[in-house]
Amino acid sequence: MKLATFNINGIKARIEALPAWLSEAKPDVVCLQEIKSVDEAFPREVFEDMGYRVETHGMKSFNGVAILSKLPLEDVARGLPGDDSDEQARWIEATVIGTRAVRVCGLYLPNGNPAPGPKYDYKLAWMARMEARVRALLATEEPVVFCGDYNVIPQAEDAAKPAAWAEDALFLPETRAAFRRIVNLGLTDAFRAVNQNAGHYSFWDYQAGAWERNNGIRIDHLLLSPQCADLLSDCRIDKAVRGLEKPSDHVPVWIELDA
DNA sequence: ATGGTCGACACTCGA
Repeated sequence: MKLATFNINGIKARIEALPAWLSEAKPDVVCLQEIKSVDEAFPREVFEDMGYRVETHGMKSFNGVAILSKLPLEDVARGLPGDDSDEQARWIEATVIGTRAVRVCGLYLPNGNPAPGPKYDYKLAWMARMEARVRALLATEEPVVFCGDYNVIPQAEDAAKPAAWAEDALFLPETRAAFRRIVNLGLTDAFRAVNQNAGHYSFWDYQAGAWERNNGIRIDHLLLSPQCADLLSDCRIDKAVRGLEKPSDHVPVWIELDA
């Protein structure tokens, strides 16, 4: 099973680039972030015609997540538990039925800037809710993937210029500590399990020639439960996608599972 | 040090 995460920064803007990447990379499952679309406006037929089931959890203008899958999906759930007043569309779950059943959680973690402030408070509260959801799913002792745009730079080696991010919500010590609390529940960072080298990024800002200077950060992650990590055979970042026509500011990251 | 780019939408906000 090839499973990818991809922050597309708007489905309408990526209506050519996303199908092109799907045709080339042929993932079985893709978690999308920042679809920036309500469910009714998502162009599901484009992907259904390519053999994908389509499950969306969108909202007007901002955020929004989705799962595309060539494999059957069961028990689709929308929204991160823990705050009924939270109306932001940032979490979707489904069980993918391959040779093994894998619970897949697609997430778009809040950016949190400017920090400090209410947006940063929301980020930290959201991460606490995610920690609770991870605990609950780990208790099932089934293969689970938590993938998406975490808006977290885990370590200095995950940024070309870490000093530039010192005051940023993506790299503040409190952000990284909250991320570690989640990982330390027993999750495996799939990319780091396969590649321990610095200098691998998943996001390059549109501004200031960040791509041309390779001024990137690694913020798109696939975290695996122990039972899922046992199935991991590969993890790669499709860096070249950033250099194609009309790219997102993020690139796809994918894993191969024996499932 | 500063300003720089996109996407969605309707003018400015979010990233």
